[in-house]
Amino acid sequence: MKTQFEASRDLSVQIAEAIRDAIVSGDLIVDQRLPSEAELADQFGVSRPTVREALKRLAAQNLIRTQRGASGGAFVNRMSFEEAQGLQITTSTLLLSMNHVDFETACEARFALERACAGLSAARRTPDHLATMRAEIHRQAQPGLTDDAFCASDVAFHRALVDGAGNPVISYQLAGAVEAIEPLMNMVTFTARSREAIVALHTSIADALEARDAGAVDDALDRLGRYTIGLAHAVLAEREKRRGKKAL
Amino acid sequence: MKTQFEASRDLSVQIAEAIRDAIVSGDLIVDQRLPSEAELADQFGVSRPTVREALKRLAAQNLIRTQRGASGGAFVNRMSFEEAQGLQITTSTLLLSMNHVDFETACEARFALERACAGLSAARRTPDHLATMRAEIHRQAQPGLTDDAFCASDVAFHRALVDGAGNPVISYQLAGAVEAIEPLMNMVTFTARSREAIVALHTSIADALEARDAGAVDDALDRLGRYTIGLAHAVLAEREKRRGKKAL
DNA sequence: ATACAATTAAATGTCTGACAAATGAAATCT
DNA sequence: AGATTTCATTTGTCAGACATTTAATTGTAT
Repeated sequence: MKTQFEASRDLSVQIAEAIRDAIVSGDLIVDQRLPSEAELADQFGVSRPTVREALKRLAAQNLIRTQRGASGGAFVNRMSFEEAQGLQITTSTLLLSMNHVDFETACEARFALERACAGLSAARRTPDHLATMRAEIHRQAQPGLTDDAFCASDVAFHRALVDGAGNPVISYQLAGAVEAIEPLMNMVTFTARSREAIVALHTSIADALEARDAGAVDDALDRLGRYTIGLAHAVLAEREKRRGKKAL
Repeated sequence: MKTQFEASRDLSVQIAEAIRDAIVSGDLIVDQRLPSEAELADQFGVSRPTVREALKRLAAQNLIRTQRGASGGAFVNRMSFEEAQGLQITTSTLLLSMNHVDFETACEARFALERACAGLSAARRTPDHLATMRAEIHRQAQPGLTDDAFCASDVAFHRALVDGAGNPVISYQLAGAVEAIEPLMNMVTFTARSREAIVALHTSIADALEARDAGAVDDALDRLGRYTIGLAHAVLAEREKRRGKKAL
């Protein structure tokens, strides 16, 4: 049966959507093999390049994977949490960088969401999570660290905190919020004193988590959030002042 | 200059990554036009179909848009919050459905994250947000509503709550958590009594939000979360019991 | 000179046909 | 029986062509 298409949109888009719908609706199940490109071209009444463009669209969303050779083809991909997180992080990063989201908004979002899992993380964190956090704190306290490395370690610390909630859905959802802020934070230079303050707050968080004291975790996160935003404000104000001087 | 490629991965993947990196790094800025497909094919030393497959991959991620005709071409897309939300929601929905994430985990994540913006929403919600929530509550109280429509209204209610926080990053991040759970909730049939309870809790939330009482919002959300999970448990247990009977 | 219509050029969208490369399975040889 | 070769299938890539869309250009009439 040849399906009737509207002429409005591109064929490859329509075909991609048709296949995507089949996957979402469960018509095509995980690991099931799609018809070969030639067969699909036949079924949809288009040429193979058009089918291929549709398949590439789906592959870009990790909906299918392809394999060459005999008994190869396109297979419905089980979307793993890792893959979904990867997609989410790149999307979030681009979204923030392209829309000039200010540091305060992103930071507020990040800490609000992280506080959401303070209680769960206090209840469920394993020694593993604690160890990761302590290790990152230790790294952050080292003097020779570049700002980039400091931010990366900060992200690792917060991811351990989030993962401590033991809920993969939360980890997945927050990965974007936690990671996407890193490029923004990289614009801030951390003085020795501000690093010290952050390390102290991180230690408070780890301590509270170790004691399974949800309230203390929440409190420390709140303080860290406000401190970070204040820090960014100060840095920006300083930069502004210098620019003013330079203009004179 | 012809770039040297590793032979390991597909050319279209490598080209897509090269262009994506150029966008992420700011080498290509928003609304900038990419070279034409023929030029790109020349630059990368591949054929036009290969370039096209690469571009389709980027288009699938909303990184570029294409326009036909003279002075057309591929343009770097400003990723809007709406588009990013759309991507996030489809990814989240698929992730949950493909990994058999149980209702309790998804529900826990949803309510934990929503409670994260209770305080902000109490402080910043506009009359508009309140009106939306009241309207949805009113709809939910109507007797003839299908379960699907009830769930959809539930989603709309919670999105208004989240949007009330007035932070686009939070709205974007939580869209996935709020929307992706709808298909899972659609598996639950809501009795008249459970609907009544949910409507009552929604009313509590709206009232607390109107009074700008963050604590009351948090409390009501907590109760709603626990009630919803309990409801799902009861429904599943009932279903299990019936299946046992049927087997006899 | 201006408003409107026809032409043109450039770009993406699509098709056809072909070959290359990978890969699993069957056939063949030792 | 085991190793090797051949083969068929499928995706990856290429080349060239035509169709379609769209903006700019040109031409024409008022």
